[in-house]
Amino acid sequence: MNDALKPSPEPTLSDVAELAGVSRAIASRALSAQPRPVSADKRERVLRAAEALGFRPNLLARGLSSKTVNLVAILVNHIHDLSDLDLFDLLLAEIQAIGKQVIFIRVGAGEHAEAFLRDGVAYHVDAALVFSDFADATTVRRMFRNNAVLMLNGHHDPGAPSVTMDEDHGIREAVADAAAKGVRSALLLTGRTMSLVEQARIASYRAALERHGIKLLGELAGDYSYASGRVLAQLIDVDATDAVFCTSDAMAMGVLDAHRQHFPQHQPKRFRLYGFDNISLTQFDAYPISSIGADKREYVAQIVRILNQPADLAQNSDHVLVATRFVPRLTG
Amino acid sequence: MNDALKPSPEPTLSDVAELAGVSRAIASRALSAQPRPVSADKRERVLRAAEALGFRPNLLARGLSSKTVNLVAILVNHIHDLSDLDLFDLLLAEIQAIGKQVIFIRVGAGEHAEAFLRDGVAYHVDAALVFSDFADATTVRRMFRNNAVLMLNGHHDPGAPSVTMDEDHGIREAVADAAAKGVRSALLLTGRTMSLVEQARIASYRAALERHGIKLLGELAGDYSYASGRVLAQLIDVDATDAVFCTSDAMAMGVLDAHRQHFPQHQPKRFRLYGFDNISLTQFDAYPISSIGADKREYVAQIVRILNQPADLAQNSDHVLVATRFVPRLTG
DNA sequence: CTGTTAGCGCGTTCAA
DNA sequence: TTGAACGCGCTAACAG
Repeated sequence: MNDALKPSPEPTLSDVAELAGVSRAIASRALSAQPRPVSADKRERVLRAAEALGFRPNLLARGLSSKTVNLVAILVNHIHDLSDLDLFDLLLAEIQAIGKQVIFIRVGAGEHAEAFLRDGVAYHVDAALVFSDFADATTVRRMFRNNAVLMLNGHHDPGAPSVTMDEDHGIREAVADAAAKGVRSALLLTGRTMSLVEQARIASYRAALERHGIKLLGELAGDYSYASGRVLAQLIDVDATDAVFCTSDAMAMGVLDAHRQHFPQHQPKRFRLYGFDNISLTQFDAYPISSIGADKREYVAQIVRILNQPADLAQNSDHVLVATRFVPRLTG
Repeated sequence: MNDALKPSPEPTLSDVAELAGVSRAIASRALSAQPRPVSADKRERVLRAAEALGFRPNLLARGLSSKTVNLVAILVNHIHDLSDLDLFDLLLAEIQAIGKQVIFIRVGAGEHAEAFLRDGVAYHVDAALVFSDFADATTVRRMFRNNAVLMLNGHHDPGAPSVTMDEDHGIREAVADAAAKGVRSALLLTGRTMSLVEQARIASYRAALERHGIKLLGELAGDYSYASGRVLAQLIDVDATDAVFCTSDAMAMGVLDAHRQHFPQHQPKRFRLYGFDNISLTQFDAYPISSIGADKREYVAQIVRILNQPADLAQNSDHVLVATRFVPRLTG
């Protein structure tokens, strides 16, 4: 193709300025969101020229000088948990609502995050939302710019703000409810026990059960998945167990399917079953599982609030807690 | 804070070059992924200096001159469909595997995508994967750089390549299976009928049913959701209907829950039920729904293959089809 | 193989 | 209010 025939596909600020008959600086100011000194006349000409050319500012270039790109990274282990569906759609919408865009980074289960970020744009985003628990806050902050990390994985760190679900609150409610209904013995099905979040969850269950004099028959380690709940369900002694607490709804779904015969619709159930996360699936008829969860809207609102603060995130080392509640359904 | 005390937080290529005692160009080449002429000696010094400084290239700056940012945008309406969970985790992993990162853009249901992209980085990504069906290919290509659009929403356009599920194939298999089992009459539960994909799906069902002499009792318009399946299920005349085809698994789940009594475990069912998408949930005991779906790995592989071609996407106006298959389960 | 130079597109001084 | 000039961090083109 002849170079002379190839139109510059992306009009730049210079093109706009030229068409408007002003200097680039004037064009820049006229197009700026902030109020800048430009005569009304020229501003009008610039805006029309930009419109005519279909000009769209290159925000990568803008970021180079302004040091802010309106880009946020979200670090996750993966996105195949059912609970992710409820969260990320909302989170995405809200972040976009404040004029930022989202780079999604999937770190993977065992691998090191650094490998994925190697030569990655993500190093220079405005902020990183860390859901992945692959590393402690110090490591994460070294990977990103120091002041740009928001920890959402249950890790605390004096250097970075965090928003954490106060899971203990909901767990206490659930266990109290069970105790009130006569539960005297319980089994706990757990997820990946390396996770700090999971460890805290387990500790909460232990404490709450002890507080109510409920005997903890054992702790079975799963991986949050339906399949693991299904497998571990075989180990439940239905006659001796008053309640089964699972640290994910998916595991509870597996348990429920393995013991359908013990959950008749209109009779007392053989044992009580509790999930965790309150995913929207538990509203389906087939899985009416009592659960524990936070108000996702409030959780996301807290994240966005911190994100929206113009000051460096580091200035704000809030450790925000979002309350969780017990949500009773048929199985509980 | 005293500016003099504030250490430059991000070491630049200049810092690396200075420490290594070479020019910036040398440092740039030594750090480049592609093989560039640099003496082994200096390359070593540069790498060590970069390591010592914790240097990470600013890819926004790199993109400014190299015209490629290794950034891909994914445009979706939203991500709360169950089928999204299976797809996007895999897609994300594979795109990252070829060294690109992903900007996720949620367009929303009715709103205009342009509003979300206004002043967004996404205009300047290397490629846009369009799952959202908010607009035709021409509009999308005008929004992004002309040659950088991959249509995945069922829209075809001579100017942009596409990867589309050959849904007709799986639908023919499913209907043939139903016919072989004696189905003579059927009902169709549809999703958002404005969608091109959905229109094609409906046309396939009509054709296949007619081909086998199965009477189409009616088409009921839902919105892909469990709730809509639940509601529409009330309209099913169980005595007159041999089979219910749904254009999403979630709707089929709703139908199943509404008619549990007609699906006994070990007896002939009152009517046959078919979903669509073959989401992983249909592997759960409670929703053993026969479905239609493509091999997600192949689908994603095709997308990544096109993405990975160094030439402009426009050079490639392939319209790739990925086959779907009928997946029989209990209800079908 | 090396270093210098000139941009990439934009914001922001600083004089005028 | 304006515009020339500089810098953001990096790569590419061009001499050496």
